[in-house]
Amino acid sequence: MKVYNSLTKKKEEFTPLTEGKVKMYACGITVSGEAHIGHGYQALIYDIMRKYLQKIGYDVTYARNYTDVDDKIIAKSHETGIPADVYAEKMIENINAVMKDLEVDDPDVWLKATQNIENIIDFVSTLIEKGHAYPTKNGDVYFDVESFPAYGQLSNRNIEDALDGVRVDNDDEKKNAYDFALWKSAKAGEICWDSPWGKGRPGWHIECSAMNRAAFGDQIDLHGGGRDLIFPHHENEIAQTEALTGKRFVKYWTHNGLIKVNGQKMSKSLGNSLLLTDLLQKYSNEAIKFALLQTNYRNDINVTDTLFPEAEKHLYNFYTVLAEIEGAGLSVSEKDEEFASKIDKEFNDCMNDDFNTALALGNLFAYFKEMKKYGAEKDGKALAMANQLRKTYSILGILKKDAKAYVTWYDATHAEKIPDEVTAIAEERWTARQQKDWAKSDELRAKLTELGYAVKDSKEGYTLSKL
RNA sequence: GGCGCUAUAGCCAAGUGGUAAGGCCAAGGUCUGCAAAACCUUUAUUCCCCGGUUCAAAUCCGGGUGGCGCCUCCA
Repeated sequence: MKVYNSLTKKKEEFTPLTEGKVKMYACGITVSGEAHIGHGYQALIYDIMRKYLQKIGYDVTYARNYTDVDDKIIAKSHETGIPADVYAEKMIENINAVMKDLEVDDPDVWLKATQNIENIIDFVSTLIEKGHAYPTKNGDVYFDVESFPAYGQLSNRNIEDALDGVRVDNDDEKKNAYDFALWKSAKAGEICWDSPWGKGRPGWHIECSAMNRAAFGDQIDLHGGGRDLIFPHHENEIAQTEALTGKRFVKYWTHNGLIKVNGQKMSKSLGNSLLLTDLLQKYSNEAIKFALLQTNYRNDINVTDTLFPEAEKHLYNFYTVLAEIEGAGLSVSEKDEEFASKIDKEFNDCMNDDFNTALALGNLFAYFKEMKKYGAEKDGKALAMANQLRKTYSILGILKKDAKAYVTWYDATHAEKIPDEVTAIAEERWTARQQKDWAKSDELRAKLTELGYAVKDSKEGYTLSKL
């Protein structure tokens, strides 16, 4: 099993710190708004990593956090008049529900910043004791970047570079511009907790360090998050934890690519997010997942108009085949099962190379072609393959639906509402066809085309669809 | 300006030394009165450009160019 490590910028053989056990953590969502497709993508990727590692025999503990207190949440609270903690809790429920609709599973451990205040305060206190952090008169606490010479190892920045782009905020008491807040003093009316430095709340970066430590101890195997978190978030996590423990914090750093819309990243500041709730109204959850997994998790995905509809169409074709084969009353022999097990082996070959879901999905087309052929021959291999495909690919969150139900759903949602006028012409044309009046038939078809409808004939009748 | 990622057919995309998966689109064929669907077949002598290493490079190295991301909040 090879995993690309963002820290070394190489694919490395995956060997966990403790044999057979994997501790993994993925940075979750700051709950200041609804979940967008990028959040869904990230949750999906790490859910798949977890499931695959389990599949190949690891005892995996997967933790994920919700950042439920930050500037944006406080701003929303002021905007809406809803207390910050209530607002955050509502958003969490909201997001959990959407993820459930997407059918991405929960981690083993959910962590929340507000439930780890004690851990965070302890962490910060120890950093101060060890000379890696300092409080200011205002009641803020900053990490002293200069005290941690390894700073910049993940993002390949050195302190001078870091300084280069840093925004200068003169009104605080930071020793250096690139020092970052571990604890922020509360302004009047803001949600806050008591601390040795006065009332305040944790900075963003420290929660992940503190919660990780609380959940797993000093070291973990795999840490994930969006690529946009490399700097400063993950860089700061490393600084905090390693300054405290003196040990290598994370063995494998992984970062998923970002979802772009019209070539641009979705971001809070641009307000161009594709919300999961909206997408799930238009597409099946499997179509969304299929579309996202067609690209390696490390690459960005540019969402185009055809991305999801194409994926939906693929699934429709797949489920149509599955429905036929599963309804054909075939029996599966041991030999058939043995034959179909190649699917699972080939899947593992793909996934063992840094979770190559794109390749695994690509294989699907050949399998379905083969299955169709066996299905036509009433060969038990067809059903064996169907069973194996469902089992194997459930890790990617696809092929989990009842085939007939999906096909029915697809047909229903893609059925056009045909105006009576159009139906009348089509009926007239059908009569002409019965009488083999091809000239009239073609004439009427031209008329239908003009009205924007395509007609397809079969022996039993015709179907109309919008052009 | 610094750092990182990336560049593969009309489009999406896999592929880290052995001679270009897969999908969409398109074309041809079978079928059909003709179409559509379905099925079969075809579609990159070539992987942004220029050098280099090698028996061999899309893949490694050096240098360019373009796109994107991060250096504010961000998955």
